[in-house]
Amino acid sequence: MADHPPRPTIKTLSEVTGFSIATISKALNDSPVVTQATKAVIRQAAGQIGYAASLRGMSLRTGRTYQVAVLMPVASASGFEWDGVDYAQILSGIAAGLEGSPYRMSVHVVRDPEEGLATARHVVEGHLADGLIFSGIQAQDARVAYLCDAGFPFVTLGRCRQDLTYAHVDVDSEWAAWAATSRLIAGGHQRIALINPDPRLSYALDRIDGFTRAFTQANLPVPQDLILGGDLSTRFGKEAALALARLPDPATGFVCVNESTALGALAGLRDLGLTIGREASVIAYDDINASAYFAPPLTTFYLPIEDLGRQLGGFLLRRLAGEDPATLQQLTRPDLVARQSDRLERVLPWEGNT
Amino acid sequence: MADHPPRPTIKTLSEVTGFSIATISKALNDSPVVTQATKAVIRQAAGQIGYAASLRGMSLRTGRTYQVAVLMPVASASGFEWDGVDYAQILSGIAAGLEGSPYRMSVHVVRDPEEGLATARHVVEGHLADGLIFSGIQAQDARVAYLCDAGFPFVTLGRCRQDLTYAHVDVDSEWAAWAATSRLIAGGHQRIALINPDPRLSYALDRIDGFTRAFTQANLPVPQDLILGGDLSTRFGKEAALALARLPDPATGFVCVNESTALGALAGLRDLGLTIGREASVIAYDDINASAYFAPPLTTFYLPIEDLGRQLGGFLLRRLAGEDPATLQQLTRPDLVARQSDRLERVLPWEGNT
DNA sequence: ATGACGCTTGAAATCGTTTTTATTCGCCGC
DNA sequence: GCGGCGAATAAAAACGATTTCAAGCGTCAT
Repeated sequence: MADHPPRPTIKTLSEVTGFSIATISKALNDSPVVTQATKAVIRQAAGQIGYAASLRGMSLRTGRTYQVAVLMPVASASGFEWDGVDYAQILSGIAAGLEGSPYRMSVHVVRDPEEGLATARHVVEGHLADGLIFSGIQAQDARVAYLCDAGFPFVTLGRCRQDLTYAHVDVDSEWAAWAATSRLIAGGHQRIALINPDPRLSYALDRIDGFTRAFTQANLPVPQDLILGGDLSTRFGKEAALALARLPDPATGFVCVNESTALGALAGLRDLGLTIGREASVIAYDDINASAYFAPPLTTFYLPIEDLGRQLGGFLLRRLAGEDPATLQQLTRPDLVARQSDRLERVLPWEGNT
Repeated sequence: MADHPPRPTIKTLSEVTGFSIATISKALNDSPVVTQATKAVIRQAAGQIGYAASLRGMSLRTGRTYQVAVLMPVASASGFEWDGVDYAQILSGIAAGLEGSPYRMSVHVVRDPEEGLATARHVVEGHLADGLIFSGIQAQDARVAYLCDAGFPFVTLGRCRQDLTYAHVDVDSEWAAWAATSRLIAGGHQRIALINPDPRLSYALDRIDGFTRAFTQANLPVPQDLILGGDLSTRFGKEAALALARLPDPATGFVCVNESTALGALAGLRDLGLTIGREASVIAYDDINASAYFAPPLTTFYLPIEDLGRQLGGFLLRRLAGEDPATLQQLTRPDLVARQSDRLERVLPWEGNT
C-alpha cells in the first residue's frame, strides 16, 4: 500500500502563491473582480503543482454534484433473454456528449417504470445528481410528470403523450413504421404484421400510427389482428411470428420492432419451412447493425443509438446551463438500409453483404 | 419549478431531539459510547422527519465517496459494429451485487486499455471513487499493476498473467476452449479454427492454451495456421471464417470467441455455399443466448454475464470492507448448451429450438 | 486636507458531516 | 469531604471549496 502524497488543496495553492484562498477561488472561476495579472499567476501556480479542485468540497458548498444520473432499464422478468438493445452504446454516447464538462455519469439500474419513478425520486430528493436521463417513455409517463413538476433538469429518449414541455430526443417511429409498412405494401403484401413492444410505451403507439397510416394511404383495411405487443426478446419475436404465420389468413410481411425480435421472427418462419423473400418478408428497426448477417440479410431502418446518446448528453448539459427545454427537442429519422426480404412472390438470390 | 422544503440535516435532528450533533452522528453510526436509550430516541426521530445523511457532507469529512467506478470498454475504431457483449448485463449484475450497500455505480467509458489506465489514475488521484471494476484484462496489464501498487481496491473481470495478488472473477476460458475443441475433434474434425479476440487479452491466451491442449491430448498436430485474432465484431467473424474456409486445406470446424463472431462466421460460410453440420461446424462462447435462434442453432458454452457482474460487485464490497484479495478470486466454468452443428459428415435436420 | 469612491484582495462564515477533545455529573474509595 | 474515575453528552475542529462582506489603498473632487 503506497501512500500517495496528499493532493494539493486550495490552501496549498494559497501558501504557494501568497494569495488568500478567496482570491484563488475567484481567480480559478474566472471572476471579473480579480486582475488578469493575478489570475495568470494563480493559474500558472495551479498548473505547476497540479492542483485540481476537489469535487467533494465544491459539491458541499454549491449543492451541485457534478453528476448526471442515467436510469438504465434491464428486462425485468425475462431472465437472460437478449433484447437487442445495446444500452452500452447509449451510455457511451451520453458520456461522449458530456465530454469536456466536469459532469460524470452514474448509472442506476431499473427493472420497470415504477422502479424508475422511485429511483428518480431518490435521486432528486437525495440530491444525488444534477440531472437525469432516461428512456422507455410511456404514453402516460409518471416520471416525466414528476420531474416536470419538481423542476428537475432531465432529458428523455422518447416522448410521452402528455402536454408537458421538457427536453427530449426521439426516433421518428411513426415515420419508420409507415415507411416499413409502405415498403411491404409496395412489395405486394397485404397481410402485414406489426411485431411491437409493450403497448404502454409511447413509441409503440407511434408505430401503430405509422402502420395504420400506410394502410389508409393505400386504401387498404388495417389488419388490426396482426398487431402484437410484447417484450423485445428474440423469444417473443419467434413466438409472435409463429402465431401470425399460422393464422388461417397468415401474415406474409413482418415489421419488427428491432433486430432481436426480427432474429426471432426469422427463426420462427424458418421453423415453418417458409422461405424469406418468397413466402414472407421481414423488415426491422435496427440499432446494432447485425441484420446484415442474418439469414437472409434484412432490410432495416438504421439509426445508431450512440448518436442519440450523444444528443442526450449534450441536451442535458444545455439544460443544466439554463436553456429552455422547449428548444431542446429533437426527432430523428432512421436511414433505410435496403437489403432484401421485402418483396413477395419473387425469389431473390441471397447475396453476400460485406 | 416547485421548490422542495429544505431537506433535514443533522442540525435539524439536533434541534428536534435536543441532543448535540456529535451525539446524533455517533448514535446513527451505532457508536458504543452512546446509550441504547438515546440511540433509540434519535433513530426514532430520524425516521420521523425522514432524515438521511448527506453523502456530500459525509464524503467531505471521511474522504470516502460511496461510489464505485466501472470502466466500460467500447469498441474504439470499429464504428458501430456490434461486438456481442451486452455490457448492460454486467452493469446490471454489478448494481445487483452492490445492492443494500450505500455504494452507487459510476460508469466511465474507455476506448482502449491505455485510456483505461489514464481513467484509473484519474479516479484514484482525484478520489472519484472508493473502488474500481474493469474488464478486458491483458496478459501484461498496466492497470492491474498500477492499482496493486497504489493499494487501491479493485476487482477485475479476467486475470492477467503477472504474479500479483488481487481480487478477480473470471471465466475458465482455457477449459471452455479445450471442451469446444475436443468436441469438434470427437465429431471428426481435424482442421479446426480458433476465432479469437485481440491476442493481447489474457483470455485469448487461455483459449489458445485450451485449444492446444485438446489437440495434444488427441495426439494431433496443433493447427497454428488456423488461429486468428481480431476484434469481437460480426464483421471480423465473417472475414475470418471466409479466409479460413478458403484455405487450400480449409478449416471445417470453428471455435468462436462469442456469439457475434459466430454469427459472422455463419454468414461467411453461408456465402461460400457451405452447409453447417455437413461441411462445417461452429461452436461459440455464449453471453447473450441468441445462438439458439441462429441458422442453424449453435452449440455454445453459456455463462450469463450478469452473474459475473454480481460477483464483481459483491467482491468489491468485501474488498472495501478490508477483506484479503487472495480470498476474493473466482473461476467459473460455462455450461455446455448442445444444440448441433458440431459433427462433421453427417446431415442433421435443423430442428426448432424453443 | 479629507471624505468618497473604485479597485483589488482578505477574513470569515458556510455547506453537513465525523472525530477529537472537553465538560458535566454521579459515585466510589479513602 | 474530596480527588478521581467512568459514563454520557457537548463543544469545537476539521474536511475543501464558495461567497459575502470588510478592509486596504490609491485617486480625485470638494
